[in-house]
Amino acid sequence: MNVMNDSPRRKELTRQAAQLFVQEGFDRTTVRMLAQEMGIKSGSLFHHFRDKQEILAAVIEEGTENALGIARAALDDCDSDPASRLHAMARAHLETLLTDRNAHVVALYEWRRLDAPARAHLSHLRDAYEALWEEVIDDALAAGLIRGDRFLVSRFVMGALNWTVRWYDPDGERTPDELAGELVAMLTHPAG
Amino acid sequence: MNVMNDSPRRKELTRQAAQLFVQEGFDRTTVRMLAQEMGIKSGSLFHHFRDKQEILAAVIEEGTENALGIARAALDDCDSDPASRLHAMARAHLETLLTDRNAHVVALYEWRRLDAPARAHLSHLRDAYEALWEEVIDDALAAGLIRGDRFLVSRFVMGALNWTVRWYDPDGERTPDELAGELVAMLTHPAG
DNA sequence: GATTTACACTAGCGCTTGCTTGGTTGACCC
DNA sequence: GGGTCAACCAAGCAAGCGCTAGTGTAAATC
Repeated sequence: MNVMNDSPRRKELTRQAAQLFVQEGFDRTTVRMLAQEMGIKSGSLFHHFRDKQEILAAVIEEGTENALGIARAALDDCDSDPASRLHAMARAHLETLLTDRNAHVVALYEWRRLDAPARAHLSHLRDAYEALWEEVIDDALAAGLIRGDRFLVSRFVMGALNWTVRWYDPDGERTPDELAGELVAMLTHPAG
Repeated sequence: MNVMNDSPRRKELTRQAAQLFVQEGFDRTTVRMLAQEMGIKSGSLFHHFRDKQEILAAVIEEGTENALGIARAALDDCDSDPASRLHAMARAHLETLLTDRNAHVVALYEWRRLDAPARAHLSHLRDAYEALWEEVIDDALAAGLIRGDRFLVSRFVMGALNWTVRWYDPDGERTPDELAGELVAMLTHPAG
């Protein structure tokens, strides 16, 4: 029972678990389904993870870390004006759906299935991601690029973006960059 | 086995089921939990519903019908200019969280758990609700009140609003009317 | 007064669930 | 060449699952 290692094998199993969690939902995914997807027997699964909950925690941890990493890189790479930063964050969010869709979707929609200890541990990661957003939105508000209440605007924007997992097809015609542009255009006002 | 009646008793049971589905999720809610919440034994439950699936369908049907009714009434009661209609729709959406939160939340987040026949039957209701939104957004676009792609704007707005179930407290300080105002202010542009 | 209906009960069947146990395999190591 | 170790397997346990069968009963209907 390798409780808390991050062997490459475990990473790969986590990736496959994410896929099933998205397809079926966490509760409907049985350990036997997971094992079959991984090409092992159900008992062997518990050599890598303490229990089913820990698999979910591993998936969500990876999804959130990935999103955080992409967002930070995007902010580092873009111009420092509020409009560019807003665009960069939106694009980064959509790009996570491209590079690691499954884990990100699980992080969004199966959060409630985490038990209390796992939730406590992972909420720091999540807070860090949301903090990035609030900072960018604060700057945009201060620059008069968008208008409204700080709290509400960030909630509305996060909602619009998180909802994209229900309809956005990353292999479709619109690139994350284009889509981010549309969102920013909708939000911002021409005469700052 | 009253397969398709809508007795007051069944209505009340449906309401209680919605509460549990929100708290625990559909898959984690057992028929025994449902029965206990309803004050009966688990076997008696199947006098009112054919199976567990039918309980979910009943909850979602009621939630969507409620949202549709409130939205239609709001459109009938408001001024006919695009801004008023947009505001009315947003307010109506938030008011459903006030009058029938549980059923509405279940309709949003447990849709995938419906089996194929139930989904086919209920998707008409859902389409009717979304059609109202698209009509209102079309008018707002035509009037130059908001800008952007028709498809994308409606998805973004629906996302922002549907996300409210995760943070909005209808008993809190902000009324649905105020919140709808903030959303419209964020979206619309002063000089049409 | 007899029959039907609506609603509830008890008891449990057949199956699946997450997880455990005890043991095997093959690669690597001093 | 004995020891270690991660990785896996076969078998199955205890609990819980959705659901059914058969029965009781009070009120409504004939």
